[in-house]
Amino acid sequence: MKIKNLHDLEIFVLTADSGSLSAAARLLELSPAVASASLKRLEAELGMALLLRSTRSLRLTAEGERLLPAARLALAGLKDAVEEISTGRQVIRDHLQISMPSDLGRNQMLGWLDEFLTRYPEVTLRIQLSDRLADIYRQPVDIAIRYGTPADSGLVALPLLPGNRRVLCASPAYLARHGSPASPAELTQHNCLRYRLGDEVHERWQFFRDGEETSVAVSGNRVSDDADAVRRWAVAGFGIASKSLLDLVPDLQSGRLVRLCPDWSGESAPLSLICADRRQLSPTVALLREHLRQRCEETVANGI
Amino acid sequence: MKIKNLHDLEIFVLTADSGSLSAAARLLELSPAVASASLKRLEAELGMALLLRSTRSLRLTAEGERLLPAARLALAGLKDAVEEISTGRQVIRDHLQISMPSDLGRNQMLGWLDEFLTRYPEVTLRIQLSDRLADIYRQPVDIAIRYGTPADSGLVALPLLPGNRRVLCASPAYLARHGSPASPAELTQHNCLRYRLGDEVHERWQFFRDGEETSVAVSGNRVSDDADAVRRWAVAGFGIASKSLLDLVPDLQSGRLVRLCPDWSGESAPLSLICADRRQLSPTVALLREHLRQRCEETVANGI
DNA sequence: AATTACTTTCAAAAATATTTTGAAAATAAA
DNA sequence: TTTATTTTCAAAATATTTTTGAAAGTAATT
Repeated sequence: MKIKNLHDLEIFVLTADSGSLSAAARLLELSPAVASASLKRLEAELGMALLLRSTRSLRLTAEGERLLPAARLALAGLKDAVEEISTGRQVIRDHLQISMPSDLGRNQMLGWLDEFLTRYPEVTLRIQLSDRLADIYRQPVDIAIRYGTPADSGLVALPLLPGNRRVLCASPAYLARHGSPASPAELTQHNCLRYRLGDEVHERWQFFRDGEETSVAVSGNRVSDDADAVRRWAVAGFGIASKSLLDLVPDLQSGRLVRLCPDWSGESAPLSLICADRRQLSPTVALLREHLRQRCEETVANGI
Repeated sequence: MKIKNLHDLEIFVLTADSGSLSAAARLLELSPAVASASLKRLEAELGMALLLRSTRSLRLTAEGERLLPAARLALAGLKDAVEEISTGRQVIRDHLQISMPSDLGRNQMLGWLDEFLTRYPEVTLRIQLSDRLADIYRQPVDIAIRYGTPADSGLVALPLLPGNRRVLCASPAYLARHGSPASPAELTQHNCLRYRLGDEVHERWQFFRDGEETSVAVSGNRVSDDADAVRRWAVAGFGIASKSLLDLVPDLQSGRLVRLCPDWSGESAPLSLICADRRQLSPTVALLREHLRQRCEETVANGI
């Protein structure tokens, strides 16, 4: 191995990143002369120029350009390994593009993802909010979180909260004005806030109690294709919504919403983490899934 | 970064590999005292013991065990990068399990793979000879080279020699004894060496000339499921074979076999590189494919 | 056009680090 | 018990790196 000094390599990377030897020296709290000597040494060891420098500007040579990613990788790999060994915690360095449902994503999952990023600081995320499963193909995402089970057998669905169901809810203000329905059948007397997924409006609401099953065709003056908008309408007292229990837990706990007909439960709304391929089940995805699964279960357990 | 010296890291890896500081020192042509000091330094930098040493034996600590793979990776990565930059040649470090047809594999492709390994010395191969496509699932292979196009749409087939066809051939000795067929129809008068793939014996041989098409039901006293065996029978003068032109080039060039009815060509026998998944199309596979494709084309071009 | 504020680099001295050397202590094998 | 080999040590000899102060160059500003 021609390269002797990891420190020199680090200075090279930092110099390339910051665009100046002095800046790199400042970052490492070294004198500029040290940084200069270090780079000179590295170039001498390799027998090639890495950075073309004039007194006021720097440019990577073709060789430097090609060494840079390998240097980064080696430094990060060793740094992570030492970190893992001394702290006993695993370091993961990855990037994920995630698509999430609009309501759950905006209101709860963002916080859970923040926790994940705090625990694994070298992970970066790109988040998109969408309720449509089809978007998983159109958008460049690695994983999607969705309600319902995908019909497409080419997709892999990992359950996050398989037992989740829709439930009825409304704000105390609405109930004070219009009364509370004693059974699902009375929904026809109420303004029902409906949700549209693609072309289909969810306006025949099903309900289950023990073995019993019933369904009601509901109507009302508001339909939205954004699940978060429907929830906000309900909180604002515009009517009754049928929504995933998981989405509602914060509002139920705070009292902004009240659960109706609690002895009845609505349609099954299993939450899954979906990816296009079992091979994309990277360690990062597995860790994220476990984290989200725990949070989902805690949430419904606390918010019965 | 706590680790300063790449040389120390190299000594650590070599010591772990060779089981002794002195042995590592000998490999690097250093004095044992240097190796000892180097390891001591590395352990001091990390603040942890990596190797437990008594005067006559070594053992990795748990920490050393975990640092070792990262150290190897960093050293190899940097070494490869420097090598690539200074030679301008790409270094790939990979392992491939390959399944190949028995005849082509044994007689020509092994040589082509040797060339590939010489060019990319850090690649290792494991080779299996099989003519059956189904084996790609049973055997743990990364890629398979096969004649014919796979019916299974889950497989990805990359053409190596799409225009390849079967042709008729026999040894000069056989032809001296039994004469040469003037047209495919006369094959019924000859001992035809047949090939069996799975349950199916290839005994209806098709032929094409311009727009014209004919087929002949052949018979004979020998059938084998090994394509190489069929070729050997033909060389030994036991009859007429219908085989992939690519397989026959060396025998046709050397005169061990003679092509019959050269104005007719047999069934299409496209050669493809097959892998289970487009994601398995690693850079290594792409390079290998291009290498084999060139060799196949050269071979048939030289052996018309 | 001159000034300012910064850059990179240098050379010599000073400070650190590493290697050599020879010897000591330890241990597995002969 | 002897022998050969291991690891490690301490002191001296080398080698390397950093400090320091100065020089030379350049982009932006006055």
